[in-house]
Amino acid sequence: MSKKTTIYDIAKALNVTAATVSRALNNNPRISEATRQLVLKTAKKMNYKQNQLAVALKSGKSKNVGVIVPYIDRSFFSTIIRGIEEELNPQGYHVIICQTLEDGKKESDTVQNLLNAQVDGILISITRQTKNLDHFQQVLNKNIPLIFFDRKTNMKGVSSVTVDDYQGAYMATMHLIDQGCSKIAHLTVDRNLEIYENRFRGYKQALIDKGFHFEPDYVVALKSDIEAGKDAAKKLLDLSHPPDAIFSASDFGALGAITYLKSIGRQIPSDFRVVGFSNEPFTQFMELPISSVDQCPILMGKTAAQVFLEQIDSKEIHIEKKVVLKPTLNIRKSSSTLTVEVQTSNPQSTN
Amino acid sequence: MSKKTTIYDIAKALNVTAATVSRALNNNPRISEATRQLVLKTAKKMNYKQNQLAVALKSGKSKNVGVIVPYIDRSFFSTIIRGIEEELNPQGYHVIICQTLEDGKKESDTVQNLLNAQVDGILISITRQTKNLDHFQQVLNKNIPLIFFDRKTNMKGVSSVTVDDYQGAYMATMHLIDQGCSKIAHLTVDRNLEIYENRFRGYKQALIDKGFHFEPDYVVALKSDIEAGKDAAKKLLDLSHPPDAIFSASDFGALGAITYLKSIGRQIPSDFRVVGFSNEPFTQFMELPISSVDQCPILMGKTAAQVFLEQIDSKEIHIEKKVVLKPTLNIRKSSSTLTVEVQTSNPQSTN
DNA sequence: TTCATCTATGCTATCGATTACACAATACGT
DNA sequence: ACGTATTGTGTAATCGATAGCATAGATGAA
Repeated sequence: MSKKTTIYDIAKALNVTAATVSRALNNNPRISEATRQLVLKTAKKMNYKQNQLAVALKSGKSKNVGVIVPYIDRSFFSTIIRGIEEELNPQGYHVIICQTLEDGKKESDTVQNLLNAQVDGILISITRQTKNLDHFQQVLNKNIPLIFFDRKTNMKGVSSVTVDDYQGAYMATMHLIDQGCSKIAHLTVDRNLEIYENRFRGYKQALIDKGFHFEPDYVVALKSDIEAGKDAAKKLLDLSHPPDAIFSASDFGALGAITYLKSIGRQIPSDFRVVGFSNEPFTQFMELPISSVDQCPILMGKTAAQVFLEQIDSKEIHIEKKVVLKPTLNIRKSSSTLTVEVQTSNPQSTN
Repeated sequence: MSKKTTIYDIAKALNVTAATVSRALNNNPRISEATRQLVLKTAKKMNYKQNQLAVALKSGKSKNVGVIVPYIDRSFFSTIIRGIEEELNPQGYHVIICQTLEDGKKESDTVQNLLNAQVDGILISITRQTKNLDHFQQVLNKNIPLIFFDRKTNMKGVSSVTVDDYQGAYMATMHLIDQGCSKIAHLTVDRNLEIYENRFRGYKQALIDKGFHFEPDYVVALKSDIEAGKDAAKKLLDLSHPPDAIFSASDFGALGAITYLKSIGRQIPSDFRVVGFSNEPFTQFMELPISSVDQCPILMGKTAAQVFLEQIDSKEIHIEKKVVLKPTLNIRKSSSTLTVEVQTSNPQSTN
């Protein structure tokens, strides 16, 4: 249909050069007010729209950032992405999303792709199997901001935004203790991953700080899903000294455990208490709403975006900023006889 | 750090011209095998990466598509996006996501932005308030594929991918009738919206087809949330001829209704049956899992992407393809005494 | 009046890759 | 051996916008 109007079309129509048009549109002071107005009016009349590709090529800035997550449709990640989008869009950036499906090779390929697409920055939550860091090094070599969120790896020159898993677990465990529980078990997933190790440490430290004995038998590793949660709960309840509470590093594990406990007639929370982690949407919809540690994904996304913007603005190379957000504990029925949902509020902290 | 290598750098290194390098890299047949190999080897050695911005400007194809949804972090939409991404990524496209937050003005602005960014296509689920269609017309004028998914509006020359809401509702209602229910109520949301009107029609037609009386009192409009669902259920149960089942056009409404019914001691499903719509993740996690109509979001995303790819490939202007997907009914405990659940889902950990 | 100084605009190269066209060098047919 | 095909590369324009340098004309100071 109608070819797109360019500054040359406007120039021709006004019998000036493209340079003049460009300057007028960019409010360059070295242009007469009369010409500027004329150009603006004509541009509008001709329905001119700046071709951002051309600007991008010329300036070397695409105004695109790549966001890489394992799965887009996980509540946690999609919410982070929402935060990122809301923060970057007003600054004129577009957000390109990619998913790795937990595949390290795909992660590496995706990073390459984004670099070829000339993104101005990459925000990523790495896969579980990420070992080789060459692709990240390439990003740094090109002097493009790289920011890890939630799942990170230690790398010099890379900023990260995470939630304080240790503290979240600590709070959750303390809460169970405050509720009168003394034999608290812990469902973990894969302690080779920083986040789960930190949750484990927070759990353990809370026990120690309160003078409780740390019981290795009470720590069960499982795949983060409902069936595994049931199995783990069964295993724990079959111990000679069964626990009276569970702090699960995953909401799915908590749900599975609760399902099993109910099936054998245990009363929650009067008889047994459970706290999960992640504050998945379903935790609050249950007939027995599940207490859970919230990781403030929107804030995490916004913060990661802000860190990116700071780095883009500054000329410094390889800034290394580590932001650790404070989680909040959402206390619900699964752990508290008080029906009211309480949220221990905690603003963000930066270091 | 190290400036990016361009074909000129390679050309200089080999004492040929950039044209030769370009041809060699693109497997142009008019280049000698020896030169081609040499160029490829040198390109690799110099760590050459094609600048897609340059290609995009030259070719007029950015290999980016814009995807616009009301909210990125709604399970339904994020899953559609996943489908889109998985279909387009292998074809070399990047997916730019934007959200409107149900704001018509923002929708219009976003479309403009994407056009300026020279996207090759736009896939969108419109806002509830979208009335003015000028921004869509602009997309068509530029001859860029525009595809509606789920929430659409009737526009000449625009393709769409939706789920058959009418049939989904029809199936759900039939199912309730098959379960022995004879007084089936319906919770709707806003019948000004096509999707809810269609669900209503499917519900009504099923009743008529089975020879049941359609009772206007049994249709309650509500905001799609849990509290409203409770209120609506109360209102229905307080009727002189209360219903024995509810087909809700939203899962949240269904959840609210179930919560209320349980609170007044009704037994589900023996005493009362409920079916929802959307197959929200939480429906399957409940202690009493909720039957729900699945809108196959992944397939919807993939299909929308395929329609886009078809249009890009074909030279035809303004193809108008309307795809209507068949929904599936996931029967769970809230509506069936048979415990067997037929569904496809694999909940996993959050992060 | 005359030279210096602005002002407003034009000219042109540039970002990186692609491609139509041109042409030299070789190959081939009769 | 001579004209024609074929092969492999170079030249230069192009995509759209920007910006450094150049310059015509206006303004101003002495």
